[in-house]
Amino acid sequence: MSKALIIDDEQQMRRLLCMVLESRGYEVCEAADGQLGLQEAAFHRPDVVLLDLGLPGMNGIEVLKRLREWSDVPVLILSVRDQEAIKVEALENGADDYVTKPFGTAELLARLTVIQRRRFTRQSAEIVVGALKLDLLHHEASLEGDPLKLTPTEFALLKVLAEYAGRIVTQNQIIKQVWAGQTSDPSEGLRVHINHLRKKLGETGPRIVNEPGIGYRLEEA
Amino acid sequence: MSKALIIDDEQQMRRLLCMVLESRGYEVCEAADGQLGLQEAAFHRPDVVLLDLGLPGMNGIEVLKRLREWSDVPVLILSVRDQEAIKVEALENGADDYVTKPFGTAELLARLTVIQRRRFTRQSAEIVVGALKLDLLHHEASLEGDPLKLTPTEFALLKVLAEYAGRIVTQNQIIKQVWAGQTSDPSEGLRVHINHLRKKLGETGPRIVNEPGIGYRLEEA
DNA sequence: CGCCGTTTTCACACTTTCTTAACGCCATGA
DNA sequence: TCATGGCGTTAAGAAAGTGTGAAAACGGCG
Repeated sequence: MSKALIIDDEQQMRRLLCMVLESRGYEVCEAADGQLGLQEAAFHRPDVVLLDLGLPGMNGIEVLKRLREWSDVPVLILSVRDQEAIKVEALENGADDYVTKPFGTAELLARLTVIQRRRFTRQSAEIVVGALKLDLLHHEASLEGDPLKLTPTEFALLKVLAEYAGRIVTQNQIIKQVWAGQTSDPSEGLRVHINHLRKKLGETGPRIVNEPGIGYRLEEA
Repeated sequence: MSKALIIDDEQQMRRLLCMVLESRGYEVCEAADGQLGLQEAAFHRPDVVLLDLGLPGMNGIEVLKRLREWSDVPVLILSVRDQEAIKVEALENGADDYVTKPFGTAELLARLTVIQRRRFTRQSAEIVVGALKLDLLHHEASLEGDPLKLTPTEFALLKVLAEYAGRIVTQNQIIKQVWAGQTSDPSEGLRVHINHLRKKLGETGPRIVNEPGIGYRLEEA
């Protein structure tokens, strides 16, 4: 049985969600604001979090960031807002998916299932892209079976790219994930690390393709 | 069934609109001037408003502003030809679209449908217009599934147009959103980027239609 | 303290994108 | 008819972004 945590200030919404989730066999706990939500998350260790962006006090995005500092729990965003920019910001900061109120219960449950599964598979200790294999558990990389010596930063960078292999990852996303919680500005250094990675990947492995002004994409060779 | 509110001083026009709308299943209420219009809007809570700009007494723009202080209801402007400046002002003050008298009923109903389409029902950070799909999170665009290579500016521009697909967007609105926080005046360059986008969209995708003196509109192919 | 692997900074050539300007077209109105 | 204004189109210079090598800064460790 999965545990779900609902962070929403509207009691009515909490009750609705609670009913829906419990009828599907979830064990549910609730929080009325971000502060409480983080406490609940730390204490109950839920398997999935439903987070309302329109919270009083602490911003929903802020809650998400704080949560992501120590937890990889799947997060589904709930919001009434229409702003595409906010959706993007939430997703960039580690949210897994997004539903807009009002939503149908069928859709909500479907998305919950998807993000729980996806997070699970992503947690599987390996990422494989063509001849490249990343062992997240042991922080080891290999190319066609031969071990590949990567520095910690290079490994983190390649991990982000490999996780979204074939798709563009924006520079912001890269920096947020690789240099999380750093003060210095690594935007210059990113180019250097990309360069190093390209050399180590050589002709055999996947290529790191640049999308000018946007970011990078890892392409299977 | 949707409720529509007509604000127009000409009785003849009101009667015509009333007939057309009722034949399409709208529930219609009317107001002969701005003051009454605002009262009706507050009382009946219409799902869409048809507002004539050439009102006696309170200016149509003024009515629109007052309405927008407390309501997000879609507003369709009715105006006579050669009032480009006023149309622009209306659009920038929250009007959703306009039709020029005399207008065909087919066009009127089409525009009504478009502006009533609920934008907040869209899920995840994607915008879809016909064969065109924009993935805001990954900054990727595709046309009939084939990836579409866009520069950052082109992507931003197409995003604005797609966000308001079917509706007109004034040049000012475009510039504000695409060149936010820039000093230079890109009003000349806008035409160039529109040109590039049209070429990349080709025959397949949505068309970018110009409304002389006002702005642009993205029309599903 | 110096060594060494790592990360960051810097400089410069190179590529892509953006802006600017010029010209032609078309519709409108004097 | 000709001027006018807005738009589409094209080309070229300006600006921004990127690849690359090397050197400097950082931090752990003997």
